[in-house]
Amino acid sequence: MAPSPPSQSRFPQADHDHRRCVAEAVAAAERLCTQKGARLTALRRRVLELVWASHAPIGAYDLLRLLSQEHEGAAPPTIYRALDFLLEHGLIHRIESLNAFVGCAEPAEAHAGQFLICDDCGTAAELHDERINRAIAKGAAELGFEIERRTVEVRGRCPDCQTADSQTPEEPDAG
Amino acid sequence: MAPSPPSQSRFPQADHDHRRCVAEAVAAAERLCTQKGARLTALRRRVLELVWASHAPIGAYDLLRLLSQEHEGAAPPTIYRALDFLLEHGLIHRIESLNAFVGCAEPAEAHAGQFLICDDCGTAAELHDERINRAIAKGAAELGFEIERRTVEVRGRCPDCQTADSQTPEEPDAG
DNA sequence: TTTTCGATGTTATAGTATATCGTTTTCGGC
DNA sequence: GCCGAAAACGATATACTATAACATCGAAAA
Repeated sequence: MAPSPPSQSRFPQADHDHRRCVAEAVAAAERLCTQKGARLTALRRRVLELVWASHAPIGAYDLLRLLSQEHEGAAPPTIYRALDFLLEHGLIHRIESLNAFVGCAEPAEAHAGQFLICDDCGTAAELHDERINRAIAKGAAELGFEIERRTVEVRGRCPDCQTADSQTPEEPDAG
Repeated sequence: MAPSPPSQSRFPQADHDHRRCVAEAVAAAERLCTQKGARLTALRRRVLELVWASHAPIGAYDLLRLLSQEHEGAAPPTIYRALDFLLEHGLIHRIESLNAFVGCAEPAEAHAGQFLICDDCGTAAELHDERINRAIAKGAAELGFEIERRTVEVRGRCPDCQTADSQTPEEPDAG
């Protein structure tokens, strides 16, 4: 069992073009929804953009504040309904341990994501590591448990923040 | 790496003596706290009993309702402070995906529990499966991520409820 | 066109968690 | 035993997260 390469699941590079990565995610979502006959309305698309625009998982009420700036009358149900739609179609994930939401890195693929969440900068890297899934499947099978959904959320420090800390004592920044 | 036996981590048997299992858990907590110099006050002990008294993970406000029946003036902070103490000393776990708490089956042992949670009856089985931990450790190491805490919560159906369903269409019952 | 149904608007409320400050209790040192 | 510091607890208020319920609007099917 040689260690497989990290593949596309990783922490975002500090210098990457985030506007472009948002645009690509939204475009991918459009394609998926068209293909499935799901209605990615203007409101839902905008919420998806806002989720992606935040590098770190973002809370429903933070999204609401952002949406309210441009969408008069936005209320909690406005956001939650959009989030429900996006979750249902695998376009975002919910991070249980943060009560927050993050764009799904591979919406076309298997959707039970695993997350590495940095407690310093707040960013979350999504994995789809089959070794973890297999280990969980074995543990469950030994107890006769039938799996429906998995939640794997690992907290700690991303490579960048480990480096940063060894240079300067910094404070958290969820930019 | 032979599959390790399920050991003591499993779903509670329907016929087990639950009063006794609560008593044992509390006694173990007493011993641990004495040993560590932690103050398991009457209030904290009572909250621990209430957590254990529920087979399924139980929410803070449900605990508050129970505690209020015998403890005038109990308020949210009363419960949350007790829960914080119990969490801090590894006597209970928080189930992130349920916003609920459950007694730790092995408070003296390693602390990152893994849970199999039945969506039908609500019970949670705690695992300490090293294969899962190793798989997560590998996935994290490959991205240079430094692990601090793990959350592994698997939802599905326990053996009893699989059996029950094949006999009669039942409805959820969280006891 | 009409019907229907999904999406959204709007108001209210439920559920979860913490801030703050004052009082009481506990514990170590004298 | 008394005192001072620290921990625990009481009490009130408030923040944060999520859903219920019902009205209205608009797009797609009949």
